[in-house]
Amino acid sequence: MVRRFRGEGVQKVDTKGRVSIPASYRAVLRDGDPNWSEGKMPEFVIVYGDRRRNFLECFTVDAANEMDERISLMPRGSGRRRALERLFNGQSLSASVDETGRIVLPLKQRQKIDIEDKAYFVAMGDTFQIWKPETYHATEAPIDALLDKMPDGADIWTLLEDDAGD
Amino acid sequence: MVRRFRGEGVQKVDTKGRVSIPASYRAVLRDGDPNWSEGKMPEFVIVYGDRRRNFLECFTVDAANEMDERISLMPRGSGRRRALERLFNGQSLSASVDETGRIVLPLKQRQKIDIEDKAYFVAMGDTFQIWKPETYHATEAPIDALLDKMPDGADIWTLLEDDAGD
DNA sequence: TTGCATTCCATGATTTCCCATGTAGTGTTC
DNA sequence: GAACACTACATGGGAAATCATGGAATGCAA
Repeated sequence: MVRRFRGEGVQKVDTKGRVSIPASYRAVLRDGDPNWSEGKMPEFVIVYGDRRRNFLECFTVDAANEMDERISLMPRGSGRRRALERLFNGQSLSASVDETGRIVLPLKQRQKIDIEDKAYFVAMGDTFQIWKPETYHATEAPIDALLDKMPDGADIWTLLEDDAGD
Repeated sequence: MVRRFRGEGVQKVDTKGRVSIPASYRAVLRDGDPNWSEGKMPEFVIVYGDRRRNFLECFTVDAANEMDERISLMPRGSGRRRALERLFNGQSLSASVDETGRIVLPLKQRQKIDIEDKAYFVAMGDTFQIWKPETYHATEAPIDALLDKMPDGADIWTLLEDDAGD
């Protein structure tokens, strides 16, 4: 079992686009990088995806390879495959963590998700996402609504049940 | 059958956020950590959840993996799944017990449940919870009320019966 | 040489690690 | 069964390492 990303929080982005990767993520990135070796710093893949997406999705090298694998199993030349190739291979870039634990987020990607000087990191299991803090918090509303709909005192894990409704 | 947590009690929290994990829980954590090996100390997952939760829920690694599994079986992109992913992956952190049997509760989590210098541990079967002692005791009132309602001398396990009311 | 990106130091704040101590128990010995 | 040695726990304190972040210096390209 591969280690999973956990936790969320803000990190500063300086004028050069440098951002610290949360320390706890770094260990996972290391484990998920087959090319990593003692003393080196891990790499990973940032997918910025289509224009509708307002966050960046980050994959460990292993997870990215797995995605490539799955895409390569799709019917060659199919529309879906082409779209995925374009999104996953084209609209992505690989990043490497430096000795101080930071990466540089190129201007283009920062503009895409409208980041100025702060980035919100959210773990999503085998990937993590980078958001503009405000954008992220806006997406919390539907979730809050869902939780508010729950009977008072109900355990949040009842959401796992099939009959819990959407 | 996996070993279960049992017992409850207070532990001190020092200024650095260090708390002793009740010794009886440690064996369960060890058994529930597939990565554990002789000489190492067990890890586990602390879920702090959304804003309305006022306690921390702790899962063994096995239990956490099982949760991840269940979440991953839910329809991708559904509201419920998104909510659970955020709660379980985002609002959580992994902790590892040190040689003296303690973990560090980061300031953020301590503040969340309003802990100062004491933490109340309560076993809940395959998970355990950490509360601010006062908060926990406040939740006991409804239980006391229920017991008070019972006929004098009635065995508490009659609560197991379906027709016991409430 | 002006602008941009990549490296290389600098520093305050945390967090981790290592060692120390007090106190229950447990069991042992005489 | 009273005094003693041992061990497991809970807890504290300080040193050392790590983290997040800023700024200067260096290299490169147009």
